[in-house]
Amino acid sequence: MTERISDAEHAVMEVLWRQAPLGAQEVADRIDPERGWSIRTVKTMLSRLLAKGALVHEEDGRRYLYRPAIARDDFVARESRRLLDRMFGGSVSPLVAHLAERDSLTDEDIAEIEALLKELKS
Amino acid sequence: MTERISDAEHAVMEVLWRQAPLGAQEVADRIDPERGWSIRTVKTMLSRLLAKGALVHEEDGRRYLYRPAIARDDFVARESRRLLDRMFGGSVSPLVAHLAERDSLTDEDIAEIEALLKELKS
DNA sequence: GCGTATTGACTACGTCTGTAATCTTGTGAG
DNA sequence: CTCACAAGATTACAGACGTAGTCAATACGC
Repeated sequence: MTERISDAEHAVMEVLWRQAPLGAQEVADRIDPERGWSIRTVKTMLSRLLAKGALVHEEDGRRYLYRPAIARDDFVARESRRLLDRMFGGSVSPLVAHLAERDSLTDEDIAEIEALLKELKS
Repeated sequence: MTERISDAEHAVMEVLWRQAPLGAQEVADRIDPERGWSIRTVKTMLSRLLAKGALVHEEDGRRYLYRPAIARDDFVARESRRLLDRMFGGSVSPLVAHLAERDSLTDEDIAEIEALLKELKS
């Protein structure tokens, strides 16, 4: 659970966060074809994620069905915090300031964030 | 320049973004002691960063002085975008929404972000 | 002048990652 | 009953990463 999930592993997690449980072949079918992974690669990822405790599996006849053992939200929270700590001294507003400066904030973003903040204060 | 900068390498970059140019020993002296790095380790990082084009060096007698070849802002922008793309479909407001939900937003953050947004709209 | 400490260059080595290939065993088609 | 195929288990292997150690040259203290 505390182990880091690598980039390639993350791709597998995303599939299972969208739909679970799934068998290995089904996961492979749902991986972005742009990655060009063989089923072997997907199986390796599944084993490693099992070993890391990020997945659990149940038997289903001669195969396994896999499902996430950690919530996507927790994963996202950990990764976000990591970035904040490493780049912005841990607080959020410098991140927003940075994005604003770099024109990464669309008008839509701005409107949505304002709405969010208003919500928060009420 | 397009090469990824690893965690350990990043620690060296931060030192040089704060002050440059510096010799290897000076960099080592400024690395957070909590890392417990030997001067050898720092030198390895400097070589790798040179090879990656993230640093340049100039001769200074029998040693080198190192300085960043990439701007911290560009690095931060790349890493931020990476997170946004991987976790939030590339747009900013879901990130802020997520942080808000997870209580990662302090009152101070909220105030600062509001000020930023006001600035942006004017 | 001579030994010592320092510098950069090169080498090392275990772990993690990405990307599979091979082995073993069970099962379903005929 | 037999045999090829599919599932999981095990093994492979190169490159990146973290963390140094060793080597050759050289400048400085004495």
